[in-house]
Amino acid sequence: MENPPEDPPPGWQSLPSWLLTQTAQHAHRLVADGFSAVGARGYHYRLLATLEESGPASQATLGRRSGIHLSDMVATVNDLAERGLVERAPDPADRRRNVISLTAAGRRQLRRLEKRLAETQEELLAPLSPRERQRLTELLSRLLDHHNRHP
Amino acid sequence: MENPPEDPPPGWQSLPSWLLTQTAQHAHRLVADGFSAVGARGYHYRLLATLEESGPASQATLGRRSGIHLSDMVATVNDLAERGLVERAPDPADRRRNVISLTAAGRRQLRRLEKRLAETQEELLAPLSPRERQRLTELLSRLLDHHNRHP
DNA sequence: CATATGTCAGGTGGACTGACATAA
DNA sequence: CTTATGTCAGTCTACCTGACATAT
Repeated sequence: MENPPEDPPPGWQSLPSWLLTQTAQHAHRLVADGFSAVGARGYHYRLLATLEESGPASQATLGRRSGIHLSDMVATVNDLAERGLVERAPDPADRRRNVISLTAAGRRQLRRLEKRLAETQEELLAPLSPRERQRLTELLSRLLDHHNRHP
Repeated sequence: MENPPEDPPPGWQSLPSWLLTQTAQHAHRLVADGFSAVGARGYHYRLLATLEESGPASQATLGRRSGIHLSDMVATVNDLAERGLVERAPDPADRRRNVISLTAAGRRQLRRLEKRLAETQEELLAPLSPRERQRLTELLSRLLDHHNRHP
């Protein structure tokens, strides 16, 4: 009984990598829709949140903290600065650097984005019970942790 | 005791939507690396697999079955046809249609891609036990199902 | 007429690469 | 001389929009 009925090949639709990327695509769409309703994109939120979380810093430092590439940081800071959500000031101690800081308007926008984001989590996880949500979160955290550690 | 110590906001790094999209990004990178080692991309695999699974069909039908957009189907079929992995023949019964079918070389390429893909699943799920992998798969399936049904 | 099919041009968001000037 | 920073231009995959000619 070691070769039972013959395991049929899984079919790409049920592979974990497929389930993961497809579900993530739904998640991404939901998040992006929520953000765009307030005129923002993912990078905008990540930068604002990073700024509030760990304070003003140079673009390079913020890039490291938020996981946004240096080259994309430029455009992101431009976007937010144009709308007065963030301030770009030269660093007197190091003339290469810009010190980016959050404005009051930026903080207000961040509150709006957080609200949207919270609603999105609900929508995303709707079919799961609290217990299941917690299990999913735990499993994903373990996976993410592993792959961030082993590059 | 209704407002206990004050739940601090979760922090974007631990939101399910973040965990999901980030993990999916790792998965996507692993899959893409595996495919590109054989000179293919995601669309190539999906089209080849769909063709084997449900036989020759028009581009529109294949697009519906594989989830590849009509506009992207054109380029995908071009790519695969140039390398002789797929054949494009006019449909005598409906002169608008091309009937796409898998060649022997295409089937061989599909076998290679499936092999890569299987290795990738292992790499992706490395830190999880068989039991945990099954639970993750089940939770993701439920989520995907729900969001595919409620568009 | 309306619909279905294939094609092409283009845009998006997010991640990334390479080059470069400037400053430390 | 080497490194760090900011900027700019451009690539890539997957997804999507719109236009259009042709055929049903």
